[in-house]
Amino acid sequence: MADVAKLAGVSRTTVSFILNNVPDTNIPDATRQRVLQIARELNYMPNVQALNLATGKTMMIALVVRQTSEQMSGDAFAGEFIRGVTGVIEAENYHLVIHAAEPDARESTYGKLVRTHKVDGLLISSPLVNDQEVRLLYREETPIVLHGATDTQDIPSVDVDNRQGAYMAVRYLIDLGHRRIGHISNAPFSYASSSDRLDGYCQALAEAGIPYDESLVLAGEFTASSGYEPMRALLDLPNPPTAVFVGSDMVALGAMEAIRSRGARIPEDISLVGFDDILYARYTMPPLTTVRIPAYELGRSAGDLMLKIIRGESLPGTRILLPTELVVRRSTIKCPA
Amino acid sequence: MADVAKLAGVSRTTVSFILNNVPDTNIPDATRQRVLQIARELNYMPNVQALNLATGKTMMIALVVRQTSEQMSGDAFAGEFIRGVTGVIEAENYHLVIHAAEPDARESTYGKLVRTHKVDGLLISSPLVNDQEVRLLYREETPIVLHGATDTQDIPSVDVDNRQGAYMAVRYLIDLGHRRIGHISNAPFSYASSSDRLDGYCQALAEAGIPYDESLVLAGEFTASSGYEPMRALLDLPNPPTAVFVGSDMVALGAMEAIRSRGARIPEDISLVGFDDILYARYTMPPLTTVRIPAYELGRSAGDLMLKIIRGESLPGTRILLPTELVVRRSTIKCPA
DNA sequence: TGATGTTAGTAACTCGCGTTAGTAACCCGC
DNA sequence: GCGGGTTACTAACGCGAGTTACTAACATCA
Repeated sequence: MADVAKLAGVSRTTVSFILNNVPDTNIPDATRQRVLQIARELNYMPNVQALNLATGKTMMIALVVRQTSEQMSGDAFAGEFIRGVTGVIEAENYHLVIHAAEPDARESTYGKLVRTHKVDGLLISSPLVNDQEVRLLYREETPIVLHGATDTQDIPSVDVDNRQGAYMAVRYLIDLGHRRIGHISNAPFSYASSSDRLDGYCQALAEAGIPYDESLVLAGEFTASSGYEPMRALLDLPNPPTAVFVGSDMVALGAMEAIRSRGARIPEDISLVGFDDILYARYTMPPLTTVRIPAYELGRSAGDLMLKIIRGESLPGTRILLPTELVVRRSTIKCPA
Repeated sequence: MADVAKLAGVSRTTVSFILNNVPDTNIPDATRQRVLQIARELNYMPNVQALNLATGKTMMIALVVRQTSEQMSGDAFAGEFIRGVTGVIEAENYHLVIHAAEPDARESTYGKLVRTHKVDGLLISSPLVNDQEVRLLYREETPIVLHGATDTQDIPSVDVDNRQGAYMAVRYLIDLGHRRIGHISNAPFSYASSSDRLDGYCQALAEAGIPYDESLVLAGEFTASSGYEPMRALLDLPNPPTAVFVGSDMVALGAMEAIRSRGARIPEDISLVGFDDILYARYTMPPLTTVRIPAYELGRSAGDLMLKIIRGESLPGTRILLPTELVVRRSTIKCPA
């Protein structure tokens, strides 16, 4: 910048004014053009570090993700979510920093990110239900957006409407005539996503006047293999279900294997609905009916909310719930009379 | 830092010396302990922006990825790769910035990242084969690591050994007695990964004295659906292959559907080998024999190489080729006599 | 006693920018 | 020809660190 100033025969201040389009500085057009021209010739690019130091902003937002890949991988969710976030924030010149939080670390590593002024805001994916650090940072007025939920209601968050998704899935099975409907969750019920989906399941049953049978409800744990045993248990029941709503496509993969291992057919003997609509769902045998999560849109919403918070436009307590979509394929069929 | 200095009754310089463990500064232990104690009490954390400005380093590395998700999604590759990179660089206090490059943009957006001192180095995933910007940045001594290859040999890069992987897969089919082996590529042959895999295919055939038959070689294009038509074309041949090596598991998914649509059986009528070992490969029917890509290790290697370059330890022209592994499942069988 | 170290620091500069307060030169009207 | 307003700038400070060059006070030795 000093170079530009020298060549243009003006002070650095003037150059700064011109390049930043500062209003109320009466600079004649001739000078302005000359400075801009020289800046272009020198291919001047501001040093963002100095800029950050002067303005106090970093133009960086961190995405804090869990180290364990089990929740992440298995589908393209993370990738799509990230694309959604970057799509929104890069348009406003922000950048995304990926930070792998170690789940077992005693002290949070991400608080440091904002306290050392490395990033302006924190996007936290699936925080622990009562993360003290998150609450503390929020009270310190750190811009935070959660993907998922905590027990502190007023922290802004973004999530998919798990209850509605599950409700739709089970409601669909009921409409097909099924009355005995099992459920294998995506994760232990201590996870919010898991218990919300269970709520949706219960709500659909209740509306149809079907009593809740706890022997039909079992927990999966993220992976395909975790769906195998629960499904076999359901099949071994004296009065097995004619349909099962599985809270995750990955878990459903294991469930399908269990059904096959018993020599039962999908959907003739048992209808199956998954959740997530992973890429592979359309290639299972038969293709899996499932609930689609809008990962890309979720990322966009999260990024958008973050920008609003940083600009001070957002109200506390904002929670954005994105609707899911039922994707009917061939793993579901009318309940045989 | 000034606060710490004031409370300790010393100058800011002294505090800086102590906190940074600067050698050859004879500071008595009493003073040292007092300053450290006060810093701890005040929970002092350095402002990294100021630090960056002073040192000229940003401690940030950008991962430049393509906007199109076709190459990324479909498997957990991106996620695993990112985990590998962050695992290595965060240990040295570096952070990862994700930058979505727009493939159609005329001028590169990532050159700016380093020219404005936003990041210290560039990790570029699957660059275009003759990206001028990359070459220019490299000549400007920007630390760059490529994932994939370009035509400029001396830019450090990391990749999986595509040729060796393909060779192993085809060699395995030959060892099973197959002589008529088809190939459907993962992508158009203008992609380096694709032509390298074709090379491996050819090499295995040549070694076994099997003549190359170009009617057996067709191109896929990333997606599952792109594998459907080529496979049908192979099946429709007057003398169809007894085995097919597909350069991508996703593409193989479409191929499997094509085989089923013709009423043929896998592996009895046709053996199939994929590439990538995506998560679903073990859940196809039958489970797919494939070539595993070590995505996490690839990320670690890339991060490691980047750190070495930044430290000035790396030699130009470094290219790290990671070996693949053949994962035998049930989609391959001995060639029926 | 005076020269020479050594100890324990500190003042002041730098990094590259934003920003505030101020000024010199010119113009206008009376 | 003098006060007041406008035009076209600039000097200087601050952001929060790292870093260099210097000093004042004391100790040691010939």
